[in-house]
Amino acid sequence: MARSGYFHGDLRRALLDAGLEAARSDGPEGVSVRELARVAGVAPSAVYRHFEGHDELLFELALRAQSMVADAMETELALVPSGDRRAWADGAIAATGIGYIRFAWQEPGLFRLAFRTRGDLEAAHDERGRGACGRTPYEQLELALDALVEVGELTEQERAGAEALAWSAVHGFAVLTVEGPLRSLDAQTREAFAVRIVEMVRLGLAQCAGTRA
Amino acid sequence: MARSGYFHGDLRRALLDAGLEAARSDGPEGVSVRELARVAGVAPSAVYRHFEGHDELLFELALRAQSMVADAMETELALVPSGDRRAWADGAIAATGIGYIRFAWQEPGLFRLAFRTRGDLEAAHDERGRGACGRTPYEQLELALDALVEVGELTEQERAGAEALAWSAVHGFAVLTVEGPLRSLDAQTREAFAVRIVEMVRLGLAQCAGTRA
DNA sequence: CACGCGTGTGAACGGCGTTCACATTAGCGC
DNA sequence: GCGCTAATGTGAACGCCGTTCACACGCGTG
Repeated sequence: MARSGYFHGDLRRALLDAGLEAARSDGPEGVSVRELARVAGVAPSAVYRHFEGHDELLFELALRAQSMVADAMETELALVPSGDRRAWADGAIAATGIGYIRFAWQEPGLFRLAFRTRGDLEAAHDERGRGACGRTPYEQLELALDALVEVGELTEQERAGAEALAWSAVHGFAVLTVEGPLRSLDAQTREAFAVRIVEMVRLGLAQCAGTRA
Repeated sequence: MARSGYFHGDLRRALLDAGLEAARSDGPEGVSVRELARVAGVAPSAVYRHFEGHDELLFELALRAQSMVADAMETELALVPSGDRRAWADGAIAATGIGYIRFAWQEPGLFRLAFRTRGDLEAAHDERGRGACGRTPYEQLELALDALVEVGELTEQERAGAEALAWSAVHGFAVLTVEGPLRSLDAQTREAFAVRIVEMVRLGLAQCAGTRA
């Protein structure tokens, strides 16, 4: 299956690799069918043997990027001490949030690829968005919410709202700092704000439970 | 200045109007130089007599859309009873947030145009993004923060963080419901979540002050 | 060995943003 | 009123893009 002059060998993988590399430096806008073909040393039309078109190509790349996000979250998650389950849940929410945000800072191009608006955000629920940790970014947060439900801190009915709350704050902050007006914040301030964001989420979740009691 | 066969009369305005209309139905992706020229009944090259290029055209349109957001926020803001200044501040934060989110729901195309990633989000601070109410969307929120500072609920140092907090949650929720995984939420649930978002923001702001005391 | 099917090619189509030489005309000084 | 200038619109062209299609190649199977 080696490169035999005419056949490439593993063009699909080569294209995906080139795509991630392009997105890493230039964001999703930098991913074009023709450019990837050029990098892979192949005619543009060859791309269509492996992908339906530009949209599917970007979708597939977004899945890969999302799995990287999930793994970044996993890294933070692993640092949470696993003694008390209730305390772990709080720590896990903060950790997944921080992991998400940090990934956005470290790999803005890939982050924008992963959570590119208009279609790819829903890919976050796609099976194929799982990382090496075996979970999608969303499932990483759900892990923490599961713990809260388990401990009785949250009811099943409140889960959906709690999830929306957490994602909104974290994703919003990530977006604003990566490509928004908060882009020019220095690293230290940014970190401090990020901590406050996840603390706000914790308060918000507690309040979800509070309105019930 | 009427249409005289050769000259258009007010091409710039016609192009902006066509652009807003295109964005309203198809989002910012639907705004192309050639398409707007077509609608205005003019050659594509004529557009360049009035705009530097596609980017500036979209930027200018984003400013218009943002001024509409500011006015939508103003509408909600006007409903806040102006008795106690402290209570007003709380109400104002919720109102501006809700106004922002509601605009996103009512005009998803224009919302995406206004806060399109990669460049336009910073236009939110541009003078020309002011609406009929005389303020930009950001300044609408700042109005509420001003009140909090005035009442002594927030220090000047805490303001930047407080603003980031509020925008992150509100913008994040708007994005997720307009073009994200929360898109399919029914109107009632959406409203309930929106209320919880702004309540979370209120808690977050209170906590900003709380860490100081 | 032959054949089929998966894979890559090359040329082409229409659309895009953009440029440039050129045509038209409004407004202004005389 | 006349002619000049600067502003505005034209048309053709360039190079990019995504996409399609008839065709060429060669690996694996029968």
